[in-house]
Amino acid sequence: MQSNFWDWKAHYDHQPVETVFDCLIAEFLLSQGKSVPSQELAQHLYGVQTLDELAAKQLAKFQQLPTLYAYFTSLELPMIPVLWQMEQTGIFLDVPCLQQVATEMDVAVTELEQSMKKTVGFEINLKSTVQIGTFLAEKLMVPLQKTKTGKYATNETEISQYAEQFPFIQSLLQYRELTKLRSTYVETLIEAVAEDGRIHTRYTQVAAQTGRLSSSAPNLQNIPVSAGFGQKIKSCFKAAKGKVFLSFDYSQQELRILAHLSKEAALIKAFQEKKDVHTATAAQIFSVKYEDVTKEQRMIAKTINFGVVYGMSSFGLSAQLHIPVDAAQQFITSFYTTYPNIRKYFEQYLTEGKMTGFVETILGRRRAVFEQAGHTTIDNSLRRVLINYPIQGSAADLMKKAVITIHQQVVENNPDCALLLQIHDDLVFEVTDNAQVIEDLTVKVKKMMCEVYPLAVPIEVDIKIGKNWGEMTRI
DNA sequence: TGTAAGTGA
DNA sequence: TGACGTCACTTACAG
Repeated sequence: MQSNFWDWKAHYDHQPVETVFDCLIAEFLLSQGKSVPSQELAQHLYGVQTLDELAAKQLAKFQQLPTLYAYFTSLELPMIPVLWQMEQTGIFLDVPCLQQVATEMDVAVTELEQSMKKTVGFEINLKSTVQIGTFLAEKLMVPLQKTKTGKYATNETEISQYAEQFPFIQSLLQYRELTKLRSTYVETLIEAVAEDGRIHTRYTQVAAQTGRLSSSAPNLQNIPVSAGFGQKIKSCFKAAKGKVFLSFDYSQQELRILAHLSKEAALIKAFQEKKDVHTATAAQIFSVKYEDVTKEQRMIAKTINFGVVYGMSSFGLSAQLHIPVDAAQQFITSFYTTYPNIRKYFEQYLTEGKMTGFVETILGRRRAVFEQAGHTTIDNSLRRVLINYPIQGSAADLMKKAVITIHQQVVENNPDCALLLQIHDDLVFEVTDNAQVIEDLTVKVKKMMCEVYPLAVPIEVDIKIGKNWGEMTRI
């Protein structure tokens, strides 16, 4: 485990100095009188001889971009000590508990393996997509689609439609789920446990183009949530003795941000009245009363709500809902009839982006519209990326702002409370298991998260508590 | 090293 | 026409 801030910070040494943020981090390090071994990279990429020179160049750029500079100094720089503290603290993993889970998984895997190999009748590697595809298509005569490289597609959505017909496919899906969980999470996590019994992930500020954090070695932002073995794995992350986990999760944050950005009155109203936003959307697009929305209608509305955030097309929606393309198109049309300002917002936003060459988040984080010089058109793929950016990116902005405040005002120098994880919209703390402490933190942290930035809609936070990460209950 | 697959938000 | 929902990370196979 790293013993101090600068040792920890040195992990940037292994990253290319590719972005303006990296460069300013380099400048920041220099200002502290610390050397940065990525000098060679700066030289290579920017043609400068020293990091002083590089820093001067970047600062000059920033002086012309006050909003971006304010974003950088008020969010990216103050995040550094927060991440340092999170990485240094780590999270406890109960290794014997996880090994027990692994044993249970092995039993299930062996059973599946034997029955599947019996069905196949010849030597086969069940993990090889090529071998499995050939077997399914040519022996069992399953009408599989081809991938772009001409091989049989054996992914879940492709083969699960034949699961009823072929028990072998059911076994295969189970086998894949188990072996995936086993190899990705069990061995890796056990190996990642440090001498202090805890896992110290690494957060990177400059990996995700939207400004989100990324986590690696191991990635603690994609620990399984599914019932069964997934949840059992997650349950092996436990609060230390005398401590308890508290998690704070922004509720529907991306849709709230969409409501704010688009100023769409109908959507804003739904949030203000504390309605279930998917039910509210369903009521509108199906022209039924809020109380009369069926489960089916809500499910469709939920898919559309999330799809819109990603710029989904009628084809994508039809695939997702297993309905004809024209039916999907009708849903999308009704959505935009219900929320006309969302469409207007996207159009205006894209027009402006094309004109200025960049788009930005609520707090002023930029993204270039055309990454390569000479490109001047927005194709569908670029359109989706751009549409998603202000929503995902602004959510990341607000989370950073909240986390910085929380760290400075609640966590720092507080032996009763440590921030362990940040999973995009979710914060996990380890706190002293004492009613007064919990009550106090719950109120303070929630308030800071909700009041981080005044949106056109109220911000809501779900709070959960538990002795392990897999079994958290709402409070 | 690239592709396919599958976890999470 | 062709492609067809964003952002990540990791594993495994196959070349």
